[in-house]
Amino acid sequence: MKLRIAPSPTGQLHIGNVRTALFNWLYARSNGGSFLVRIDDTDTERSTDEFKADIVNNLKWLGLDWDEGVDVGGSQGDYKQSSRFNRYQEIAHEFVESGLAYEDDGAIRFKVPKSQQIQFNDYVRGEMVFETDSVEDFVILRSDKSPTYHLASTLDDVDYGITIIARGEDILPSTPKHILIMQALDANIPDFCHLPLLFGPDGKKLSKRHGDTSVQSFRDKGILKDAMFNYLCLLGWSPGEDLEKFDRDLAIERFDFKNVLPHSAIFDDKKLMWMNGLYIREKESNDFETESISYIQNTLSRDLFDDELLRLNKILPSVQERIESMVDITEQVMFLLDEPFEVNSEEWISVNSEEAQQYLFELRNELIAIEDFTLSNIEETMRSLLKKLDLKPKVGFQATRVSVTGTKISPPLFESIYALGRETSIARLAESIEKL
RNA sequence: GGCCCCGUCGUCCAGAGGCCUAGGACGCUGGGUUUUCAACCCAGAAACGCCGGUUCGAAUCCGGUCGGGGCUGCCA
Repeated sequence: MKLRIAPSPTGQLHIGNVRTALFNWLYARSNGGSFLVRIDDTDTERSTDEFKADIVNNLKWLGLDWDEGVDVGGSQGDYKQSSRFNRYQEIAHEFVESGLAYEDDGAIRFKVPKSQQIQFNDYVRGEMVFETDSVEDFVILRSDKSPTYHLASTLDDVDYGITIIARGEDILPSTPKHILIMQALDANIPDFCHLPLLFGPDGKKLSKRHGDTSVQSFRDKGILKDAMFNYLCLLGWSPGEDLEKFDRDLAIERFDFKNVLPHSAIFDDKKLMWMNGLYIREKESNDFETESISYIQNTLSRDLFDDELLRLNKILPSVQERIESMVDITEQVMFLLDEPFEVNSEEWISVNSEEAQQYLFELRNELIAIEDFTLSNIEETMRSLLKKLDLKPKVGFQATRVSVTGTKISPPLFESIYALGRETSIARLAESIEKL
């Protein structure tokens, strides 16, 4: 059993392609089959090495691996169609010689027989029947001698010994053409599986007009690979038992093309985000810290200093509980990085008051006086000061929050102060005192 | 237009003739917790497109209809 995917390097790997790749991979891994990745670059105008690299890179990022093909090698050369033009031309001319195809305006067209039926079994759609009368003669070799998709892809599948072709439903109407070519080649006809498409929120095939749907863009947005993997599985398939969160092994164990739903699914990035949050929260705190630092450095375009790392180390556990995406980290911890600090003046006005001023003033003195600047001492101090002045938590705490973190929205207050350290906290309080 | 595919809450998924006064999840609304934002907990609104048929019985089978989508290129 051998499956494949054949992306075209005419753009970045997008979410629809990678879902097809994922299902192929799952089926192969689940049935002991092998998985091949080839590059369909007959469109030499639009194909680039950068896109090819993006595809390979992002497939790997998701955790998909393949046994044969581009990047890993195998017995069939470099697995790029651009390297096989001779082979396609040879076959096209053989077809002409045997009367199966004919020249037309410099191109070569495959002659579709009349009044025949093409039948095949599709794993998700069942028995399919097409009338050849509804299929036009189609070009297999362009006038510039380059092959079209129909010839190149079909010949590759035959030459590489693919036994199951699972691809997007958009090529279901082309399948009769491919079977005709296979018959002309006297090849074994593989099994077919036409997977439903992924749609945008408007219910149309996912494409550029839905914004950037590349896998890379989701990585850039801070989506974790396990969350992406898990979410993608859920689009058109389910492991049963209303199970939504599961790992690779479970997916491999239960996956089958036969229970992939036949209808298209709309890609919902809200649910992806929610699931991403789940995966962030379940990360080992060390892994989370490492990954966070890399995202922060990326956003800041600089390395972090040692004392910044120390401060981060104290706040990250709280941050891990409240973000949905890794890129949200930077703004959460910005107040304790060595970056320009500024209090949001509008928010300051909304929390400032005479009572708040009094609280801030006394808090500053008490923080100076604390013997051990520990989390519990900070909390203890702040709470008892609240009692002493007979203030509501909201009055004292929110003013402190804005003063120290610059905004009303921040990680937990005591942790924030603890992470920021005594000196800076006191300095920031001083700044706010008597500030209109 | 022609050929083809598809049709359960707004969205994703469960449901393979009686377990369905249709279940789970995201999102949404309300509540709880709470020093903010989240997270977390509880509750709620929300769907079998429609019409026929088969059957004692249909979300599940059949036909039609309507609706959505794909293809219709010397793109893939």
